[in-house]
Amino acid sequence: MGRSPCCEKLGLKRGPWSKEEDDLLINYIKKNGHPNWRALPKLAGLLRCGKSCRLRWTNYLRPDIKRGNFTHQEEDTIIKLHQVLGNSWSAIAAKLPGRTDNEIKNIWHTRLKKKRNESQPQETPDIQSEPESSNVDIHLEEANNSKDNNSEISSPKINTEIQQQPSSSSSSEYSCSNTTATSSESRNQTMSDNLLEADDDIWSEVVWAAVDDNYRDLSLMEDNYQINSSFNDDWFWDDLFTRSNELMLELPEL
DNA sequence: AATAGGCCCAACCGCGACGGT
DNA sequence: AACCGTCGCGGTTGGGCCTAT
Repeated sequence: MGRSPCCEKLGLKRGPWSKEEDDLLINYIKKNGHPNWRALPKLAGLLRCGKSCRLRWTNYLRPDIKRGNFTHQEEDTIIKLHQVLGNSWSAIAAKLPGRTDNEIKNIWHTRLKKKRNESQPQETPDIQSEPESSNVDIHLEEANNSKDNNSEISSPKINTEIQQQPSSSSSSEYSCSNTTATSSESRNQTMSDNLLEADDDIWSEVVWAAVDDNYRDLSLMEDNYQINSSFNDDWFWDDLFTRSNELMLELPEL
């Protein structure tokens, strides 16, 4: 038994917004901001739930939203970011000023997923699908999206499962692939196969550069240090993603 | 002209995270 | 520590529009 929908209360309106409702919401937020979405509709004179107001504002009414079709450049950027970040739409949106996560999610499901699959036939399975074999299993759990992290790509938390140890410090010497997470982990992202597929583009370079850096660091450790165990440690992957995200943030706007 | 099917996108749902008490 | 309220996120839905037949 799930919780009841937030708008189920009698008298609260649902569905498409009217021009009058939009105006009420815009005017109220312009004057007062939105310190409390829950209380906002009542104060603004709207017969909506706070959640509905927040969605309408963040996905449609916000003044910094860029309307109109996505450019080819934007589409390519989304595809590349998706290879790295998976379904973290908010993180992808953070790299595309003026675009909302909802918009990006929509365009991904309607156009880009198909486009991506057409350009990489059979070679790059859908991010949700199970690969054939793996040397390193990476489970990207819930991205660490935090409230104070609006403009940055968050660091996903990672669990790892090592099956083969790399034989040298070169990234080409070790391979990794992903496995599908369990059913309760529908939001998990996997990336390694896709990164390998995208080996020639800048995004994979960014991540593999971070892998190399981490691996170099590890190589300098004591002789008897077991590299395998460090791959199994969360800190290794956390640091890897911190580094890759930092590098991405340093790139010029695409 | 009618209609079936696909596409598109705004909006809703449910869950987890987080902060306050 | 436990509970509660709020927020933000990703997944999903529903209806309007477009296109092919």
